[in-house]
Amino acid sequence: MANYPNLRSKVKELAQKLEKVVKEVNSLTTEEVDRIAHQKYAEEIKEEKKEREVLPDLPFAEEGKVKVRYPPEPSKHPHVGQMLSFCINDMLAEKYKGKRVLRFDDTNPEKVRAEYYDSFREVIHWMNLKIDEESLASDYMEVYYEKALDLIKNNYAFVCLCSREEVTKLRSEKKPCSCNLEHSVEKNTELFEKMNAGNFSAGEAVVRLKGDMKAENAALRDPILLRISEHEHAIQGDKYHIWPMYDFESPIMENITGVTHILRSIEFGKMREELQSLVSEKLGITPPHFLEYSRFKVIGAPTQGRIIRELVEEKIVTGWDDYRLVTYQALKRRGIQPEVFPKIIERVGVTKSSTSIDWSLIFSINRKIIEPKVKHLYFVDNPIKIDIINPELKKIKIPLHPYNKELGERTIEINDVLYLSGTDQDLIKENSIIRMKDLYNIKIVKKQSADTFSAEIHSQEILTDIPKIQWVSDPIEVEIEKAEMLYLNNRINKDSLRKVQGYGEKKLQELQIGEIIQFERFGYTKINNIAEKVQMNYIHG
RNA sequence: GCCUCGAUGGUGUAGCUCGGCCAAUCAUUGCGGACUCUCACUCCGCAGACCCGGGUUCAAAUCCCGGUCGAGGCACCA
Repeated sequence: MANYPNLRSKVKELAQKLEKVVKEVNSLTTEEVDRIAHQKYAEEIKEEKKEREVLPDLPFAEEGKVKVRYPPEPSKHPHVGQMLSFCINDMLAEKYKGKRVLRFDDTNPEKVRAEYYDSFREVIHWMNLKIDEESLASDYMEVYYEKALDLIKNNYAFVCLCSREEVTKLRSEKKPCSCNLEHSVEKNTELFEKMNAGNFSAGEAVVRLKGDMKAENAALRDPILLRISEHEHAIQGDKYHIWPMYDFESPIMENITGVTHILRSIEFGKMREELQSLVSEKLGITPPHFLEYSRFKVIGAPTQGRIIRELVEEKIVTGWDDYRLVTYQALKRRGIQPEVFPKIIERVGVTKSSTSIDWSLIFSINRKIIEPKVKHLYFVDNPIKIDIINPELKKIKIPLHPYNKELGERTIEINDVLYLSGTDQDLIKENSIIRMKDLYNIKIVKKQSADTFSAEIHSQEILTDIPKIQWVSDPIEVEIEKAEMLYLNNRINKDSLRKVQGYGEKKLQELQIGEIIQFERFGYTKINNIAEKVQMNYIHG
């Protein structure tokens, strides 16, 4: 109807005709309909099957000419929000066959720390994202000074000597300060040189843009461009006193590196975008195109760097790599695969409405990635001891994966004691017959104590109607650290990190540290240490 | 408080630009079934949603008005 607007006036007539046709079609069988549809409309059906586009179209984007950026501030370890953000940028660059620049926004010497630079380089490498070039914003200090001086000389900027309180007050009153009104270009130039020479201390002088004190957008009311910081910088040392603000540094860096599109989450806001565009304008450079999307949250986990840092400092979590966190270190250590992240983006999309990612989505994607390639072994927690009264001492071989034969098999020594899982205790009752998976059937004879039973080998063949459970013979001790959601109902879940003790197969000792395996009917786990005891962590079910 | 965005099943999304193809997509979750000597993987099926109130229209998830709720911003942080 939308395609044929001239028919709109004849709706009623059409409705009658349509009804007739519908009756005819309904009288056909499904097979007939399918057949006819495929004959007549093969083209259309094909078209409809096209994939939905998860990535937005970039404004003014030309294939091969797009350049995006990963702009971390090296003041903390990367977390899932930044990882997904890097991913979006990488995917969009891929879509337009463009380039990516890694740019460290390290212009706040108070926050920047050397160790975090490598942390970001590492995460990008780990995620297999491409980088065409790398730059440090703090390497361009002379450029900011030069540009600031240009602005001052063009009377677009001034040096302000007001106190922080005064600045705030006049901003809210929408009134310019006397520094703006009274300082001549010469005076501003002189003051700037003094700032540069170290004649002012922090808080005494700032460079401000002559914006618009009456602007609705408060960010435009004579914004501060540069300020003094006496902190030593992690990379640049104590060479500089004046440091640019983000809104000044960013447009300049984007211009220098030739970034065409900025994709970032909404916390930067429209106000910033307007301000940065204004700064660009005064500088005589063209601003890039902006596109924003919502922040990503993970249900039950803190996603703000600041909060994570607090939790680490207050020792509520064990560190940045605590399994309950969604930092790079934690996700990697837990066993989440790098391929998961683009798939998350494909699933949740790039939208402006607030996006909460459920752990179950992460687990589901991860499980599908690891399942075909990880070994399957048996593990029993809270073991129950079974004494076999008519033992068959032998060695048996069991495949390490139900369908991936390349993983080979393991050999298990069977003797007169088996261990079963405490979670299966309901099945272990006198006279019940249970299948030991891949081994034989046992019949429980007698309960000796709470966790010890005697049993006899009942038969060898697979019986259909009895439970089939995992077991361990010739055991090795295993300890598994298991993380649950750190936040439950907005409260810290104190019991969210537990240890599970049990027995595993000797085969574990031959495996690699870091290897992921599936303990059947228990979950996926990762090996962290092998000694007398095997230490592992639970990834997900 | 001010400003900007947003609101579709338990969760996340598609559809909204240009009203009819939407008794609403896909995924996750839950339940059932097939396969399997696992509660994994794979496959099949079922369950479950258009924030509220008005208006425009033959027809509203879609357009208009008014609410409500949520997110983000309002630094000499990025």
